[in-house]
Amino acid sequence: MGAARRLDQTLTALADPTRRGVIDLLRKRPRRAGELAAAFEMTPPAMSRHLRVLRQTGLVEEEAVDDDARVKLYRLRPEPFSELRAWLDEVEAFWGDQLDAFKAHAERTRGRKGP
Amino acid sequence: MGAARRLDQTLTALADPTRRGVIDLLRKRPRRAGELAAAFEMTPPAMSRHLRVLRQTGLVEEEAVDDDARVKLYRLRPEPFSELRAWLDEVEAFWGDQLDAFKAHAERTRGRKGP
DNA sequence: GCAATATTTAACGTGTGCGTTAACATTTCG
DNA sequence: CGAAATGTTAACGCACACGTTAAATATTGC
Repeated sequence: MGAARRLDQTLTALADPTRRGVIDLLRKRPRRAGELAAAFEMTPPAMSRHLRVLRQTGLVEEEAVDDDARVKLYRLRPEPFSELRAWLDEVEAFWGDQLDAFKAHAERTRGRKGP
Repeated sequence: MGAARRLDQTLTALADPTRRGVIDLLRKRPRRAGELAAAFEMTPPAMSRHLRVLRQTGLVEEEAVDDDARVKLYRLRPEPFSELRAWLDEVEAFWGDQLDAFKAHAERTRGRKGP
């Protein structure tokens, strides 16, 4: 049950295009909050809330920078992606389990829906 | 560009717990709309809208039943899941690209992703 | 033809998510 | 010290997603 809750948070976080864009950016290298706000032409508060969502879901974490305590670098964390992949594996196991039924369906619909 | 839009639709669809529950049910076998509505203690119109979302995203498809034209069976479609997996692969490639930085970081946080 | 069944569409209320501006820490450095 | 810089909360507005009830559309069967 707790796992489902986390998966829910993860998918809700990933459903937003901005947050997914942030993840695609962080894929290359860690970034600062202001950097990300500018990248999406968004005010700092708006990006701050997105980062909070991503942080609470565990999709990103913040790292302090030693030479300036005002700045935090955000980077990706692997765990939520692994959990999502695990669920995806379960779902896709469907096409292994029900391969027969699938074939049977293909046979029933052969030539009926074609041109 | 179209691919990103589809991924957006897919993740938005999967973010809803009811729709994800529907998918988990359809994983076992195809179901009728009313069957699904009852399974989630929900009125038929509510489930009908969920099914429309899933249909538009291509996550499910409907099949007619030959002995009763009022009934439609819903079943899973693989394509959107494959696209989601593809994106997940891209993101997770991050931990391949930046393995050095990740190892250094994993040492601090005791990361648990096997080789 | 007509009542019953299965599902979808229409209209509506309500909550919530996302963006903005304003105000609040905290840190840097002239 | 005090002004600028970086980032986060607080308060507000708005659009949209999700559920309900009521009405509409097919289709079955007596």
